Amino acid sequence: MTGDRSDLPLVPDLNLINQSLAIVCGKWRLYIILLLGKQTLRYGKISEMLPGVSEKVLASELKTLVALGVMKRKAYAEIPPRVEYTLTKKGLLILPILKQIQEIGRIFN
Amino acid sequence: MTGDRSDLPLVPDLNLINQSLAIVCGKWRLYIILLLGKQTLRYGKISEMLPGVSEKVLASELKTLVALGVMKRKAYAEIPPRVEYTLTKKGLLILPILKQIQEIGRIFN
DNA sequence: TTGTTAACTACCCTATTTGGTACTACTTTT
DNA sequence: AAAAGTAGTACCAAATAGGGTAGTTAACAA
Repeated sequence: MTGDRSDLPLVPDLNLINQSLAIVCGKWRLYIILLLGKQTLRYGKISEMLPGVSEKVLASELKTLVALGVMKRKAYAEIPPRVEYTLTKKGLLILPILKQIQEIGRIFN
Repeated sequence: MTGDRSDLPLVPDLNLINQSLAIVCGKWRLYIILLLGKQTLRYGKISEMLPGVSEKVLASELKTLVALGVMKRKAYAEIPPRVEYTLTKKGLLILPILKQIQEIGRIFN
């Protein structure tokens, strides 16, 4: 869902909506965000809770979500490695909004 | 964003959220819905207002949105053809929810 | 007869997203 | 000396999304 569309007739606030969707759209985004909404989790645990994601995809999604500021990564200097992922304050604010997004689904049921 | 994930640990209401996103995610979906939110439009007019979409993609997006029940298609038996697209009642209900979705974008600004 | 017009479809191609899996690094355990 | 344990990365492949454009149709105008 990429590409430059900045020259389109301006529909007010379209950019904000697109930013929102850029955060939650993606096959696994929602799952990851919702899982972390309940607790801090280690990489391996997330992987376990989402049978079906490949390691490669999970790692890259986590990296993206951290870059977006949705979650933070805390690595402990241990062997074997231990890394914990937690929603940021901003990330936590997404949760109630997801409730609103549900409404669209409800309409079309 | 497809693929079977029905065997995942149940996060309540995940399915509804996914249904919602299935409606609004996509490079042009939002534009089309917002444009039709203001007025009924003919195919050619939508195409004109969205420089950048290919006919192929626009046609297929419209078809999908009609199938989803977001908008309806009215074809007149004329030559050359005339076809009008209008949001359904359900489709109209999406608009206020988009306002909520904006909030996520606002958080990450 | 030829050209126009509008809303597509058919066909093919590129780009982006997602998936699979072997490999790495470094300690502790066997 | 070999194996286990964790969080990845590298590299390649498959699937899905999106793009480009010629062709189709039927009536009417020139």
